[in-house]
Amino acid sequence: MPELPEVEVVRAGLAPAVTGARIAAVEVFDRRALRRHDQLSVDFESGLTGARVLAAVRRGKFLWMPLADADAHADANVNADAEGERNGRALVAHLGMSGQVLLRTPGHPGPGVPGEHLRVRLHVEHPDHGELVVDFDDQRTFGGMAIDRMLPTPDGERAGFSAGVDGAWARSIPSQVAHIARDPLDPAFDDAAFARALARKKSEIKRVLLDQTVASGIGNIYADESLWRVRMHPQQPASSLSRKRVDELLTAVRAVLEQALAEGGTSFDEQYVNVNGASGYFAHSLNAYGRDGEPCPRCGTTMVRESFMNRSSHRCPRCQRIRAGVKTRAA
DNA sequence: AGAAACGCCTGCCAGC
DNA sequence: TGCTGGCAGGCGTTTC
Repeated sequence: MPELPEVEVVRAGLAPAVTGARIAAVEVFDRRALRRHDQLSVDFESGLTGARVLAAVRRGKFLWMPLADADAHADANVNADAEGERNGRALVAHLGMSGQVLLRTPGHPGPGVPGEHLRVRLHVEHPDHGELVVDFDDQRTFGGMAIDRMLPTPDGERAGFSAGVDGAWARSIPSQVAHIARDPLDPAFDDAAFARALARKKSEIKRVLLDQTVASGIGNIYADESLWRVRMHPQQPASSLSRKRVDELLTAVRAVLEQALAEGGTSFDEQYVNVNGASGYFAHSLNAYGRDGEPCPRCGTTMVRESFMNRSSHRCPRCQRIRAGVKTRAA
C-alpha cells in the first residue's frame, strides 16, 4: 500500500534513471491505466514520445515528471492553452493501491508474465545510462498515469520534493495535484495552518489525517502508527485537540514517515516494491497496524481492530482513549 | 459548503 | 471441491 515513504522510495529510484532522458517510445497495454488522463487535450502516446524528462517530483503520494518538448520551437501540434504552454506539462503518476514502477533493461518480457499486470511501458534513452525500460505495473488499477498541464504554485514555493534538483518547473504543479495539500515532510508545510484546519473540523482525527487536502502522504498504515505513537484515539474529534497535541501529532507523523523511508517503506507480500522489485523492511517495525490480538509494544494490553470508514483501525485500548476537554489546556 | 457514501478493481482467503 | 462474500484501500465523483 504505497503511502508517502513508498512513493518517495520509487521517486528516488526513478530520478537518476529518467532525469535528462528522452522518451523514445510509449506502449499502453491497458488504457484504464490512463483514467486520469484528459484524452481531449493530447493523445497520451504521441504527447510523450520525443519529450525529455526534467526531473522526478513528489508531493504526498503523487509523483510527476516535468517534461520538455522535443523541439520547443516547433510545438505547433500541442493544442494547449497559453497558461499550460507557459508552465509546461508533466507526466503524472499515482500508484493507487497496487501500482509499481519498475526499471528494466531493453528486451524485458512484455505483458502476459504470470503474476504481473503491466499497464504502461516507457522506452527511454538516457545520455549516460543508455536505453532503459520504465514499466508501470498495477494489479488493481487504482493507480494511473496522465499527461497534465502545470500551474504555478499559489505560494510560489517549490511544488514538491525533488531532492534538490532545480529548474523552472520546480514552482509549478500538475493541475490534478493542485488541490492536494503539502505533505508533513515538505519544508513549506505550514504547521500553524494545519492546526487551524484541525480546529475547524469536528470529524474524527483519523479521518482528517487521511484527508489529502489537509495534509498529504498519510494512508491507513501510517495514520494508525502515528496515532499509536502519540497515544491518540482515532476517533478523537480533531477540533478537541490543543495546539500542543496537534504539534505532538505532527512530530509523530514525521517520525513515522521518516523511519519508514529509512527502512525502504512497508511491504506486505509483493504488493509494494522499489524500482528494482525489492521489498521494504518497515513492516517489521509496525507497532499498531495489523497487530490486533497482539500485545501493545508499550503497555502489553491486547491490541484491537475496529471497523472504520470501510477499513480497519488498529489501536491499543489502554494507551489510546478518547479524552474530553483537552482543548482548554493550551492555547 | 462541507461531510459522508459510493464506485472503481483484482487477488486472496475464510466459510459454507 | 468450488463457490461466495468480505476484505484490502486511495481518490474522484456523487449525494446529502
